[in-house]
Amino acid sequence: MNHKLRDSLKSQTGQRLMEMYNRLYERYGPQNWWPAKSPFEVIVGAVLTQNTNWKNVEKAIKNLEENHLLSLDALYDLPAGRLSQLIRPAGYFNIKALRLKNLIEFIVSNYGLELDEFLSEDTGKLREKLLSVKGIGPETADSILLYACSRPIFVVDAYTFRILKRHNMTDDQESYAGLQSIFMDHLPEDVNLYNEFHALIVRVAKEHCKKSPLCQTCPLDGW
DNA sequence: CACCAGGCAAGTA
DNA sequence: TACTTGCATGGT
Repeated sequence: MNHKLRDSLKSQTGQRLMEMYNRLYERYGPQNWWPAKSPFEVIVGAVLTQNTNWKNVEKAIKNLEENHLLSLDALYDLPAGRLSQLIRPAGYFNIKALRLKNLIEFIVSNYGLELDEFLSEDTGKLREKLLSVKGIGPETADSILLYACSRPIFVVDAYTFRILKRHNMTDDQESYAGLQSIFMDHLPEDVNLYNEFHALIVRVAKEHCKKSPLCQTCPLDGW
């Protein structure tokens, strides 16, 4: 395939994605993600929300906040057993307490107790290192990179798969990295765009088309 | 009552 | 490599 044809297809995909984004933004407006008061709260929430409804995560975070434990040094000193009891409402509390402790241990040992060092690490290196932490997979790592570190990294999740499949822009056997490339290779590197787009995908997928392939009231209907 | 929600790791074949 | 299962609470 020659360069012109490839660039043309690339442009088509990019325009289609931008049209999708514009429709969603016109319908729903800014989603104000990530709902957190600090980058550290984003990091904690990213682990707690794994396979879990956000409202249950809020309860767990509130428990930490009320006990003045929502900081790197406080959680670093907290035993996993006590942590697991505090985050109970978020479900999977035993495994998530260990995952949080793993992540905190990684941050402190590599960057110290000040989060600034961690937050200013090179994007590629940071992603690679995060993925090496047990309990941090691609979605959690990318959520931290985009929503805590403000890096232009597109977050892929089950809703992203669902939406793109529904509109015949991918298939069942596409990998996380492949799906991520569809967005990152065809859209400008824009933190705000990636932030809103992912949040809007979650929003529209939750409100529409849970079963049927298409639904009439969906803002993406008619493609 | 069943089912799902902003995943990941370990085990199996 | 490609599936399957455990993890666990809370809302609908």
